[in-house]
Amino acid sequence: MKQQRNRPLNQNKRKAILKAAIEEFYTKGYEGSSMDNISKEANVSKATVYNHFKSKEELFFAIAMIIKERLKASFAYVYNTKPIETQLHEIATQEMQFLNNTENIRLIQIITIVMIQKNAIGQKLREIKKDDAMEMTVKWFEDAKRDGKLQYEDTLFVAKQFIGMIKSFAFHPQLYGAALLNQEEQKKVIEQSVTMIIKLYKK
Amino acid sequence: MKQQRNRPLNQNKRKAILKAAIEEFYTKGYEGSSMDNISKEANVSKATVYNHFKSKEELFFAIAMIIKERLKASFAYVYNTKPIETQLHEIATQEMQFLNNTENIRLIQIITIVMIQKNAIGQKLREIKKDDAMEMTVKWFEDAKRDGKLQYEDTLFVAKQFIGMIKSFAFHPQLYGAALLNQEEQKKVIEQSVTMIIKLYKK
Amino acid sequence: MKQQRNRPLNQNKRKAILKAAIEEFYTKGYEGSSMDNISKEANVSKATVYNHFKSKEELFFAIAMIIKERLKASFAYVYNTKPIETQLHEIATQEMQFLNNTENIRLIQIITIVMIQKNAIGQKLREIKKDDAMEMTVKWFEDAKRDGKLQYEDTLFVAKQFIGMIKSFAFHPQLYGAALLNQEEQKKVIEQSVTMIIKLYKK
Amino acid sequence: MKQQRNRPLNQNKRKAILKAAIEEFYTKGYEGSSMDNISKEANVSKATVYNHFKSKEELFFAIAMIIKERLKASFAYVYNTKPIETQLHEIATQEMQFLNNTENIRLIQIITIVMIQKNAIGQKLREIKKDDAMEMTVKWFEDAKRDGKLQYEDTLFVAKQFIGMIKSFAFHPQLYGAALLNQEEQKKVIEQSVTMIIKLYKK
DNA sequence: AATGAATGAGGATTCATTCAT
DNA sequence: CATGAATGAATCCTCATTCAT
Repeated sequence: MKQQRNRPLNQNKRKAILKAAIEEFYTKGYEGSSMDNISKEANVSKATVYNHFKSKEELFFAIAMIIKERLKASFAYVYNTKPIETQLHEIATQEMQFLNNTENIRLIQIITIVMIQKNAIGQKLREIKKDDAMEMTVKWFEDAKRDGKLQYEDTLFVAKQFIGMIKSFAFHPQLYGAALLNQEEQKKVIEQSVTMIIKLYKK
Repeated sequence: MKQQRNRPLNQNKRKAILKAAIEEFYTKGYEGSSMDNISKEANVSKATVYNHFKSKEELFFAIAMIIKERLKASFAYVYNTKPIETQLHEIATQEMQFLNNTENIRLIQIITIVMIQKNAIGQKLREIKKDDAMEMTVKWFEDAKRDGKLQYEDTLFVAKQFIGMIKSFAFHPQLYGAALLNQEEQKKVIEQSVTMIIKLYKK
Repeated sequence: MKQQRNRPLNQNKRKAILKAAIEEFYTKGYEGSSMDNISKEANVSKATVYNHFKSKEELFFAIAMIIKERLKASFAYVYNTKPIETQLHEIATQEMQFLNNTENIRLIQIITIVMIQKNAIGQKLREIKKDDAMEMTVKWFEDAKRDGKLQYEDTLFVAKQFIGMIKSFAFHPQLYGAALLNQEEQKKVIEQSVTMIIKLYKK
Repeated sequence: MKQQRNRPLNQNKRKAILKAAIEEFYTKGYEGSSMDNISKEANVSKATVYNHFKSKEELFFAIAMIIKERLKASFAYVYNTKPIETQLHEIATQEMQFLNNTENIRLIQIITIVMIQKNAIGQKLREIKKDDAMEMTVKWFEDAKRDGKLQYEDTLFVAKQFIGMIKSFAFHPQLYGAALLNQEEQKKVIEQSVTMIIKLYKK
């Protein structure tokens, strides 16, 4: 009588579990979270949680995968024929949009805590997340150099410098709990990042 | 055979406990660590740990205080009469020296994990560590501006840009497990950081 | 071999836990008892005990409630038309029956130990057990007075005197470990208690 | 330098320890009390406590002995030539004075908690306190009977009835936390107790 | 006689996971 | 597919007692 006995519950429950797990992991971290709380919060029996995710670790990795995909998408930008300033601006804006989203930050905080850890699960997570993220951006800077629009020896360094500046303002402080940037602040960071690259490396 | 039975052990034991705790927190994070393991690792009885630190939290904060002091010192630099490039170089070098130390990084990883967390202890830690760190650097940039050597509207922004660049290469990747920079890499990051400020803001 | 693995065990386990807890609390008092021993004695895992009673305190209060109900019942007697001696005799007998029961005495010993204590749990228990017990008896003496059969100013005093005499012989010594009264002794106490009231207060 | 190195501290410390122990046992019971707290409360080192009392149990028994002596004294009354009512009144008054003392009640509460317990220490305590207390009173009632002033078969029963009535009002409720009786209440209980004996058993 | 650091054993409680229904 | 009772292991912490000074 407790609960309907049909099939289609499945996906709702799964979502409820993920939602509850994100909330729990966010507030308490991986180790501090309990499957008991998660199942209670999701209004689902503990066994149901285990039916969907065969362990706490797997539940955690399911969440890690979500953010991995979003992260990757946030860096996708293909070199094109627009003016170099415009392109840099678009790259920065795209990245900024990703970072200026509470849930994204929250998910990253969750996995960061575990990634920093030096135990088995942290190791596993670090391997999975091996920065394919930056790859796209590096590729863009290579293309820009090859195209004769920007000039530098160490492409990777410059790519990191560009992304690093954005993150310095829009990600790292937020990781430690700072507020998201407002429109104006975002705009300034984007513009200054572009300016920096242009002034330092434009041919 | 366990241990001598005389009185003056006190400080040795305390050190052993701190050492073991750092190791344990480093590998497993705060929540994942156990006082049991720490005491075993320190070759000390559990109760002795509690004699020195009256709770797990207090033991953790003892470690946090150590790094807080080191951090603060790393940013201490007073504006002076040397050429502006030289001063920037010295600031960057000082910061780099702090970051290029395994134990420092390790301690920062330990507290970062907790700081990101949204629970009571994370909150407490965030309050304690309120960035007095950057203050010194901001002060320097203010002085440089007042001295007419550098030019910008938003001093805080520029200070963050400078420190942010160093951290982008020498701290944030390391937080996630990247290797420390070698001599050459350090040198490059320092120089490029200085160059960036000079090219963008020198009068 | 531990125990069947089916579902409907629930009530059996609960009973086993309560039984074991009564035994443990009886021999060692609340503070001296351990959930470990209780679970072992009940042939149940420690966590199972916690599934049924969410803390040691709650387990204790579950037992306290049992005796509270029995106590209340033991004092229930409504004034009626029988001769006053008969009614007093019946009240005394009912009370005596309650007190002449090993398990009742044992349960009362358990809660007495805690009730005497001046800590939080003792306080809580004292509040819960606020003597509604005597109320019924006081009511009876009021009715007897109103009916013109007995005569006194201070009804509460007389009620306490009556019950007090029974307890003096059949409860307080037993609290400190004395043997239960035998049939003859019980009879004597009942009769003398009735006689006392009759001789002192009958109109 | 901590503390003087002379002898005469001894007795002060012993008293301080006993005082602290009474307070601790009173609020938390025997099991709930800790030698640590006692030594802290007494402003004395733990080892000093052990120098005076070789175990927690012995410290407890030292307190039990104090009350045992007081109890015994409270029942000391020798049959004499005063009118029987006067003597009963004096016995009751003497007992009442003993019971109407906060510290006495407190000490009795402390040992009662342990006496009720069915473990080794409770057993030991019960043996020690074997009611020599009542003996004096029984003796008095025997003398009164032999003297032809009072009449009954079962002397012990009557003695218990008399003392029981006093305790019903002035001791048992207080054991469970009720307030001490005020002057008027005490007087009433004494008088009614005497009256009861006189009306029931005076020749 | 007095100290307090040190200890081993044990305290209440929570956890991830399993299993019979 | 869903349940929640049951578990053994582990967690943080406290205790009575000892011992070298």
